[in-house]
Amino acid sequence: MPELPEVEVTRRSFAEGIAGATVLSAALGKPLRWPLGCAPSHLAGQRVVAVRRRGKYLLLDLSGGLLLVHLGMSGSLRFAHHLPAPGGHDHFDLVTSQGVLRLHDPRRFGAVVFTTGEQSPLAQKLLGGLGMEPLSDGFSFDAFRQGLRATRAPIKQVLLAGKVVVGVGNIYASEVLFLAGIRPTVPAASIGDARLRRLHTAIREVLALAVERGGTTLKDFSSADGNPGHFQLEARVYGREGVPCLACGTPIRGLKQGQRSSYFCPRCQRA
DNA sequence: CAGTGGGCCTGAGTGC
DNA sequence: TGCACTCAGGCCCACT
Repeated sequence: MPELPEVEVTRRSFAEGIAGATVLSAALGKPLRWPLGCAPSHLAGQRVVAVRRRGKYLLLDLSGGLLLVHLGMSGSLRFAHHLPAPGGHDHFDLVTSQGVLRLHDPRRFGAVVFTTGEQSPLAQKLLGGLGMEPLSDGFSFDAFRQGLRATRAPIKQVLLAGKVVVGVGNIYASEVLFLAGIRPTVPAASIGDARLRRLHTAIREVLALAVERGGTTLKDFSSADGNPGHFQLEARVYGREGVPCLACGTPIRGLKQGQRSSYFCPRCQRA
């Protein structure tokens, strides 16, 4: 479900509320993608220092380690003083002195992992290979171009892989390529500077706007305080196969790249 | 080593 | 109404 904006909006919706809280207990439901990595009781007594984000991972800095949370395809978090008894798809509860943080995840591609810290082998395995943060100053045009020049793969797959830049999921990948006039199948290394600049700008602007709107193009997102996304960012190409392009009227085309669907306008995205 | 495809899991939607 | 099938917003890992 979540791409970078949804994860960031989720983070903002509970980071202040949980900061400074003491963990009272933790409870697991069905197995998630990976084991927690410690007994749930090990979390009790630890203080929640801060909540950060890296790519689509949420990083809860605890006084005794780091709790990594990933929402996978279908995960969502709620944070509230009182939550009802866990339902069938609620698979992790972190009960704190300031409220309960609950992971709801029907498909269970999500994960909650405790490690000793960001430098631990496990944290490095999960976070070490991640690319640049698209909303940070480090995401310069030059660094972006350098990253794309170093691969032979099609641009869509390079964006999704997250090794050059993180947070661009399957929907936003199609959208930013449309805005930049780039066909998803072209080799990343072959894109000229003019289009590359448009792509760099589109990534920053689209993601920043989505975060700012508290929302998303997604259908069923709500943040940890229960507020829904605003649906301000309607998809221009994603999911619109056969529908006339909003810019030129040409029917949008769909295709599969690496088991994932891509959409593009054959006229607006010629190269 | 870079690049590709399989698989994890459940629910919603479609076609017969 | 029921069944079989396809597809879905992510990402690790085995394989080529």
